[in-house]
Amino acid sequence: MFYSRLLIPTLKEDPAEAEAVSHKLLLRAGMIRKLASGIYNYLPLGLRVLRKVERVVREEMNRAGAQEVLLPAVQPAELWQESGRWQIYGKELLRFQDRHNRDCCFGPTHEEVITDLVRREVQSYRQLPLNLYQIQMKFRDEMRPRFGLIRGREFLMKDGYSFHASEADAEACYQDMYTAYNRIFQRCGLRFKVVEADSGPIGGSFSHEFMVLAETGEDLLASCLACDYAANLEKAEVVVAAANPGAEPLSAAPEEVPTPGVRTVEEVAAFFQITPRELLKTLIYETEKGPVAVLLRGDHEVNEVKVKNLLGVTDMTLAGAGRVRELTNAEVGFAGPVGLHLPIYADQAAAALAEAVTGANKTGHHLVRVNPRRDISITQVADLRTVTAQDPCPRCGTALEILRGIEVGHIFKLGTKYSQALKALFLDEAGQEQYIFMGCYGIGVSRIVAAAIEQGHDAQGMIFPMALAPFQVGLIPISLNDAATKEKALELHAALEAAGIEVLLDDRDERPGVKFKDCDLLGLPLRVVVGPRTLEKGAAEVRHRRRGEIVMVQLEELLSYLQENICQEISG
RNA sequence: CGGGACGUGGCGCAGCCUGGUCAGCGCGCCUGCCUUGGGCGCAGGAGGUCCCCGGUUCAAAUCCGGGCGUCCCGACCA
Repeated sequence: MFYSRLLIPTLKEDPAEAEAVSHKLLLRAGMIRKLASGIYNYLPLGLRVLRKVERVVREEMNRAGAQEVLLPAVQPAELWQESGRWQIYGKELLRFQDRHNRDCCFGPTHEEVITDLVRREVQSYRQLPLNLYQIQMKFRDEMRPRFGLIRGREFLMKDGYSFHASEADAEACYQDMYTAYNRIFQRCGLRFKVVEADSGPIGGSFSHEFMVLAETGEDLLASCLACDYAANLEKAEVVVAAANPGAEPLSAAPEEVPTPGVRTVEEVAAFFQITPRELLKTLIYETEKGPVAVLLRGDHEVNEVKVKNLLGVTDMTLAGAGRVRELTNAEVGFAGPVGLHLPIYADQAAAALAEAVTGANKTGHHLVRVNPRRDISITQVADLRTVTAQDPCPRCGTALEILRGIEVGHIFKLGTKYSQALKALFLDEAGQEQYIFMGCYGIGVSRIVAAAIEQGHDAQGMIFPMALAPFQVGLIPISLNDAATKEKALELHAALEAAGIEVLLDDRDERPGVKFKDCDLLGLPLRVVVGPRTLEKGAAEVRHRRRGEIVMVQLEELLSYLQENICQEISG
């Protein structure tokens, strides 16, 4: 391909709107342009990278026995009403009406559509299992799109759904997808971690996320330094040494102390000259099942996902100041569990305190010497807090580290949630009607492009792995005014293309420096330079983008040298 | 959705506080010459409703009000 024929509008300076490295570089390399917040144009080079990712995904999905389909982007509201998600999905679901005023949405995901398709076409266990996937643009009206392709509103996703006659078969498929996903991300050259994920109200322990490790990652994960335990921070368990029912009181009954204006954990700790871990904080939540109180030690952070799962609720928000006043008779900052007429859920560490300071449910007052076991009517004690790097690994007891990751894949055992909602049934061998078991498997294709750049870049620009690079080789003639150089460059270009190598010949009338800079920026793995200096020796100069290593290669050997390097990198 | 910032030729920015002397700089772009191994050099040139609407004023990029857009932080820690 000739550089001059492609639209590659590279930028010398960082665009003001970009913060994340991948976002800056994608814009600078002329791979994407923003149309609106979270909505991007893919220019030729960006599209090439996207297609590379797609190719890897397709190959591995097909290898694993999945079949590709293409479902509609626009979906009728009826299906979503049938599954109940029309009500619960919220503002992320982009809704609109067609000319007949029928409610529609732009698909953020396709469980409804695929389940509808399968319920119409599958009647017998003989037609199962089925594993269908598509690669398609999704739209989620994110409350805050950010970091370019990392969290866009419109994005390319591979979503797959499997259908099974038995739970065991669904689990086997889950394992196959687990394996396929590992292959996909390895082939994309990513450093990633597979973590246990929260499976939400659907239940079951079968959910894993594939996280690309990067500072810009929006997700936090806990990873064991010794064993292979890793979990999303939302999911990561806190273990206590022994089941501790709560310490015996050390001293006399609670006592009320005036604490005017002392509200936050820090202020209370400072006021009483104690550490936050001797405090009990009381969080009041509104849920669809009514208000509840959550008790935590002052130095711990609540894990709302754990609370939601324990309560079996989907909606849960912190109560506002007015509501806190109604429920506790005190201003925010003075809520406490003693005598509080709400269901009280205590984190295990909070419940185990011997003596704590807590709000008195009276503005300007706190209680001291509160013993949870004695003084509080606790509804239930559970693991309700977020792990920290100070906690031990729940599997092996070694230390945990907290890492940041970009979620690029998520596999999920759905069970019969959607088959029940949409009545997707089949007849088993005994002629009995049964709900189809399902699994779903997602990959953020466009997000992988950004994630790969987050992991592969230097001060000069992107560094793509061979499998994702827009071109495998950048061919730079030092000067096109030199007849011999030009002739040799064209000849090499033709020879490489004929050999199936993806080569970008920089035929622009630019100074060499410009071409070098752009070639580095684009992250092409191999750069071949020809010029009077190299031709004198009957050679070309080859530079490896990642290693920075430069070698002179004789022209006769160039083709095989490149082929060897490309093959090695793609497979290795 | 809450908080903050920003909006000036294609891109990056200055000017705004202290209204007029203001539409400017760098990059990019066009023409010519020169140059050709890391974003050359010289000369000439094109290109802007200063986000939009309204107001104040003799006068608004600049002050005021409203809107729109974009980015950042947060959206649990009482």
